[in-house]
Amino acid sequence: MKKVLLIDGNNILFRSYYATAYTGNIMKNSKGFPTNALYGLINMLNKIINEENPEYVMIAFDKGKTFRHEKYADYKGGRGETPDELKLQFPIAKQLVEAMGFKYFEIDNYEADDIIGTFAKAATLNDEYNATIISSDKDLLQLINDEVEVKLLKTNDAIRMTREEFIKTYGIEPARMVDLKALMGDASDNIPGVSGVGEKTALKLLQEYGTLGNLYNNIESVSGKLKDKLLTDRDKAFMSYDLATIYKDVPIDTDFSKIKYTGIDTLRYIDLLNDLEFYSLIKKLDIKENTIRENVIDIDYKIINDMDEITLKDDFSIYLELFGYNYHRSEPLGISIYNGDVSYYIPFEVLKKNPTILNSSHKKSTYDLKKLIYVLSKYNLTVSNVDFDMMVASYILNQTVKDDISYLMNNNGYTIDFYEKEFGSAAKLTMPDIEVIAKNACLKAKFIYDAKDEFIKKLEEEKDLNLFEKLEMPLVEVLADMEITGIRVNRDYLTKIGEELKDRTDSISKEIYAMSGCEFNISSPKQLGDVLFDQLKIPYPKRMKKDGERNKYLTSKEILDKIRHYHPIVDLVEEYRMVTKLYNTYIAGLIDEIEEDGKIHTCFNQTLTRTGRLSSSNPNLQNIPVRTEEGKIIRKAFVPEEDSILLSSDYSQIELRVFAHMSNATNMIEAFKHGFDIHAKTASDIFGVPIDKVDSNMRRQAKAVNFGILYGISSFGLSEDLNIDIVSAKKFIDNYLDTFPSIRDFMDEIVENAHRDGYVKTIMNRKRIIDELNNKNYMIRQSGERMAKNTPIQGSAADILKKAMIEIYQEFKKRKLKSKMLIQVHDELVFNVLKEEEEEVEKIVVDIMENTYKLNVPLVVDVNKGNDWYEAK
DNA sequence: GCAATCACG
DNA sequence: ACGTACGTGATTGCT
Repeated sequence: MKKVLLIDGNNILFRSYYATAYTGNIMKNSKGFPTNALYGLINMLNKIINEENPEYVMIAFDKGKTFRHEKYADYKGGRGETPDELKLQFPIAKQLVEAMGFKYFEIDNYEADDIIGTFAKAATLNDEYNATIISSDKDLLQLINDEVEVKLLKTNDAIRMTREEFIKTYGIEPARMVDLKALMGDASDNIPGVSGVGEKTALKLLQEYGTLGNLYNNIESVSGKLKDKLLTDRDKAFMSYDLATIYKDVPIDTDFSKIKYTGIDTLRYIDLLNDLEFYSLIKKLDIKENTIRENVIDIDYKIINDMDEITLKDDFSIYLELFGYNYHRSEPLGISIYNGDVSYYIPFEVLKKNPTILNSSHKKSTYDLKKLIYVLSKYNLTVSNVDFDMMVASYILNQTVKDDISYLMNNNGYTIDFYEKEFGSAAKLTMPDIEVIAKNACLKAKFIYDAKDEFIKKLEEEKDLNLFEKLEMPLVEVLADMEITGIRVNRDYLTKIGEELKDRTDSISKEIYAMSGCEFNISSPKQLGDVLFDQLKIPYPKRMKKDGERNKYLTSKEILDKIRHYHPIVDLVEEYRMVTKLYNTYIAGLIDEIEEDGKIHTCFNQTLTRTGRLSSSNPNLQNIPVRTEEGKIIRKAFVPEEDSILLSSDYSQIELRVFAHMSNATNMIEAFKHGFDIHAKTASDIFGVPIDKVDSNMRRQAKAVNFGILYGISSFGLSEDLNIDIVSAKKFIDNYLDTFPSIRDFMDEIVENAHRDGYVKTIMNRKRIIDELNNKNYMIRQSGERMAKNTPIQGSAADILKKAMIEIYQEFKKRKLKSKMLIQVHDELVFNVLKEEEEEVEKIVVDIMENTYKLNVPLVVDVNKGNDWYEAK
């Protein structure tokens, strides 16, 4: 017996679309083409193939208005128009299923159901074949018989409906499904049925009379009102019967040999996936070796064994290939270069013997210059005259930048394996053949070289060339230097603190187990929630999460704080959380990252955040504890070099100052100019009291509003923060905005411009495109407006600190100072300062930070110094 | 691989 | 009626 799959293509596309579309945030590729339904379709088809392993597959789609509409104008009348974002995906879906090796059918004036019905009938009549229908549409159940089953798709799984199963569930033959609908109707297709008859009554009638026809033939034996109802709607019932009947004689060739599943057409499939930008799916494919494509960008390259083989006359691009994902720890394999004419792959061993090319006078371009500088530095090598980093350029042009250049290439006309495909996942790296490495590396160099001009042109068009050349490019070298320098860490101190924390963890755990009467994993929010709220019966202070969610209870600090007075266990849990957090993240985590030189070398990510800030990882040195004393002691582990101290310089209120400047808020500007306590001054203004009558509570509230303003305040957010009701919070905000009308105007204008332009920008013309502003979902649009309000502030502050960093770095260099910039934490810089340079460095740092960018308020910098980061804070 | 939690500005 | 302040990264538990 051969199995035929009959797949309801329409149904799967609709389901996939609505499965994610309700958020209003529909998945699209970078060209704005919606792709969510297609992604669901592919996953569903792959799943079906895995589960069913079919030999014959047919996929059916609707086409045109059906004959049912002619009979009954209101057929499917209750349904809204298919959204454009779904309609667009249908043609691609058909290309996709073909590329995946399936035959599909669409016949004018017939629905997918009818095509499936026709094939199901053919399978019924043919002894050699059995059919399995795949859909979530229960209408198709009427096609079930001994040769035809339906795999009924549910949200997470599927039910296999055979004839036996159907009868067990409904108590009637599958074919009587039609009679059932004739009586009860179907709201979703706007089939009327008999009014007043629902599923229960209809099933009872059919169990008694068998069919619709037989029921009406014996209508006299039905009693009472039901009989009247049936008689009144007799015509409707029979029309409904017609509408609900799936047509089984669509003029179509049902020769099963013609729907044999042929397997995937790899090249065509990959092309489609590339257009859709479904890279994760491409990565999963097993690409056969002999899939040769036409029109691929190819390259002639040469693997170099001796640097004397190279003579370069022109500017060139350079790409460094590593073996591994973390450039701080991975081995270099070699570099590729391309100059518009020839391309070379130079194994790193060869380069090391004669690296002069790296410091030639030629202008060079690359992708991820910081990586290049860092890796070379490990071999005491340098590179100079690099004026173009494509990774930085694409970041400024609002691309989502990946470490792997292949993503960018595949979006720009190239076809190249992703790093993960070429070298394997981080878990199991494999070394490809040198020819493969060389060729791909040379293609990467070619791409950088060839696309450079276009990137520069785009930067010019966006008026971002200055941001690129004067800010982000010079910053690369600064950050590279900070990463290379690293910060000294006292490992013994961390180990000592770690042991204390471990002991505390053990004793806290014991106490918690004793109190709760059972041993459980305190780190599991699920288990903790059960213990606190079910076992110990502590009342849950918030609305419960909906059923079906993974966790019934939230156990965040916010919740725990509200219930601490119910049971002493709560304080212990909070202490447990704090202690394990400190140990896991800041003791064990940091010790793991100490390199052989006794230092931590974090990675500063320059092309990641949407606002222009940096981020730090492996480890993150931008979130070392400071707010609590118990956490802050971690900072004692960060220490200076010999004969040095640590110096920390941080901007006072930089974001509020930037905000005062941009919004031209007079009161705020004056307050900053006079050096007032800004939150106290704000309190004085909004409460209408003299500044010396502002108490700590008024100041606290004013501070919360000031911060709220930076984030795109909402009354709910403020009420949560201040623990007041939403109405008071709203009054608060209104009063604030009435007191400072220019702030309201400024906020309104930002949002208005953002809606008009689709982006917002910082003082240095860094742009952030905010797609959320066009979203159909109100919440997402609101969130877009908050981004619009916050990004110019956060981003401008980031611009200013970046500019200061560059100038400080260059000034140190100019004066041949040995002191070094080590860390940046958004508004703070940390330096290792030689004792004999202390005075000079402090002056340079403060002077540059305060004066690098002229706002209409002063920028103020505070300096702290000490023998570790704890003292210098 | 994602959700929950918590560390920072 | 909805569900809610901006930007990050690391760890753990669980599917």
